[in-house]
Amino acid sequence: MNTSRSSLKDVAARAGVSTATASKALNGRSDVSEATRRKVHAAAQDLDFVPNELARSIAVRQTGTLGLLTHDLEGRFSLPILMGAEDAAGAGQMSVFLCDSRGDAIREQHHLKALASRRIDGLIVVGGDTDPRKSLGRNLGIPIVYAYAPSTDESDMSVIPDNYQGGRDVTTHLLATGRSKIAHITGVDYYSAAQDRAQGVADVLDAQGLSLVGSKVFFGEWSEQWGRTAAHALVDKHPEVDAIIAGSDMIARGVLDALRERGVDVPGKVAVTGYDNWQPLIAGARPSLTSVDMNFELVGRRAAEKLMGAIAGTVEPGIERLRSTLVQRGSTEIKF
Amino acid sequence: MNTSRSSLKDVAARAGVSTATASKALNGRSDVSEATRRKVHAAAQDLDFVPNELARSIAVRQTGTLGLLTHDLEGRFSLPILMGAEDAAGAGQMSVFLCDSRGDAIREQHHLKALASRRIDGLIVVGGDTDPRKSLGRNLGIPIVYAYAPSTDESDMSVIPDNYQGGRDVTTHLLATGRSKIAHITGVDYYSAAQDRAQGVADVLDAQGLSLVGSKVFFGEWSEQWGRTAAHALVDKHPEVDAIIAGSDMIARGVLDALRERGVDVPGKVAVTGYDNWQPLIAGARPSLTSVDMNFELVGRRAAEKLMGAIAGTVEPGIERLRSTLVQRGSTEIKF
DNA sequence: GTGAAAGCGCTAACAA
DNA sequence: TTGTTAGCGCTTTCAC
Repeated sequence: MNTSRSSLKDVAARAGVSTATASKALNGRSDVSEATRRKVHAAAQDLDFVPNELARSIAVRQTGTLGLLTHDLEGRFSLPILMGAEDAAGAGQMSVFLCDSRGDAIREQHHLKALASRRIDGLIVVGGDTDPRKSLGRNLGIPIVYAYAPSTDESDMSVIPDNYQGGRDVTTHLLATGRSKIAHITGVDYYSAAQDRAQGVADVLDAQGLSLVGSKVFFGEWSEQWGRTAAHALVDKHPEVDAIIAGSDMIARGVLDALRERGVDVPGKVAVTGYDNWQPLIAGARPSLTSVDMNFELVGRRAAEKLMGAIAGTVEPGIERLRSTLVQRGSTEIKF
Repeated sequence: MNTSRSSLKDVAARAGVSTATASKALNGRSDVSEATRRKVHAAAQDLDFVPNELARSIAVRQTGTLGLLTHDLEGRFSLPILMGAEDAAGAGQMSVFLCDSRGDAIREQHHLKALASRRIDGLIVVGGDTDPRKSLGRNLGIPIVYAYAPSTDESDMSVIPDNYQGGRDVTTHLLATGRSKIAHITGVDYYSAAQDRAQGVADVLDAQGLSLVGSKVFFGEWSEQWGRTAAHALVDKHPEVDAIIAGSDMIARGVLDALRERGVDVPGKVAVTGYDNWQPLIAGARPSLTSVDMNFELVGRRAAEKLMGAIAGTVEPGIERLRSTLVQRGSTEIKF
């Protein structure tokens, strides 16, 4: 029935000490006798004392709060990134609060103002897509780390998944399973994520003296429909294909669909890989889909770590690319 | 280059007035001359003054901040709910911050403590699934609204989608398109969402003197795989079926898959409906999928409204069920 | 080891 | 209309 509105003064009074002593006792300072400490803690307990962080923040000029401003409409990456950030921050006793700009500049300004006036200690900005985004500059007066989408300003701190490496890994894996006639169906060509992954694929093939089936990357859109369309066209013109690297799980689902309709065995005749390792899509795939996990939690964790480092004074500018992980499943198994 | 660390005192000094007057001017109080107001605003502008909300909060004993504690792992409902809440709150100049407990009791406690010590004015609790959840009680000392999943305590305030009505609407729609041999394939039987939707379906059929094909609801799990399995079994045993109501879009996708494999025309022979209206799944469905949208943004908006009402003193206890919307697409079209 | 006093940035009476 | 004075709840010197 307590409304947790008791203050340090109340605690001090109940413990029969001054507020100064109570404060020290509660904060675990050394210069307090064991007896006093116990009395104060008991009093705090009795009164259901919840320290007022606002008052503390204003006194020490730090809030112990990180902001996470996201532009992600679906929460597909921002939630995992938030979790990772919370993990890293939780260890340092900080809290992370998320707000969503919906990719809208007005809302972004609104939230920045709200966060600034609440004196957060640092900010993580999560992009709506993988493309570099305009820097927020330094006017906020607090350190900023860009996650998922890097800042265009190289002197800012950015943490993003390594799409190039992801493209490489998936290709290397396919070669290792004995495939060599590999095609690449992916999303919109002006997305840097699509470009980077494609580059990774190309470089690995090049190194083996191989080239893509169809001699080019099939750019299109990030949809199942495109995956189906492209896959149909592909098997028509290049029946020799023995592996298809899809630029996303969504596209991969379309590819799988098309191949099943054509009676093409996966992975017997053709191996298929996705990208995102997104459970809702992965779970229902037939066969289960090999995919690349961008480790968003790790991205969030590193972003928070860098941010806390910067708050403590150590700025590490530039883009940090985090390793993605290939998750191997049925769609790329070797058949005997 | 400003670090936005100027205070009201600085502004007042620069404008040549007292802090009290500066405060009044900035807050648009009436008892300030137009000239003074302008001077103060100019000074604030010059200094890039960002008011310290912490100080304000501590003085007025209100933070203008709402917490949104979610248990949703994927962000599928919590993000839309957050957006709705932000819309409602934004109108009232409040901010909403989200934190994620990942369905973990320890984290929940941790966040509750963090939010309480930051003295948020109210809290929205978003459940991880639709089942009623244990009340947090009244010990937090601030009003709480439960969203998506209601509280078990009827004296708490809850805002949830009306699953029963959704089930009714979808059934009514199918009857209107001339279907009468309707089957229902849904998820886990102990989920109240599954139960409520099924009840809605049953009641509408009853009223028409009809009953479900197979004479029962096919409960299973929330997966594409289950949708496929169940649909296969269904057309085997009950080839007369002319409509399948799926309990989720995921299940619906499985159903569509199975029907296509069987060469059953959708919607020509059988109509299919989903539930969730979840874009990632809806977008790739063939044919496009009729589904029920639970209007999460609206849920968030109402939750925030109720919360703000409660903060202002008007508590409306009980469960408020918000209307869901049927979104009609190709999978239920009438064929001639 | 403890407490009085000042101060963090702001608002709110109440005078002037 | 404006300024003075007290706080809000906490931390932090610095004497005691």
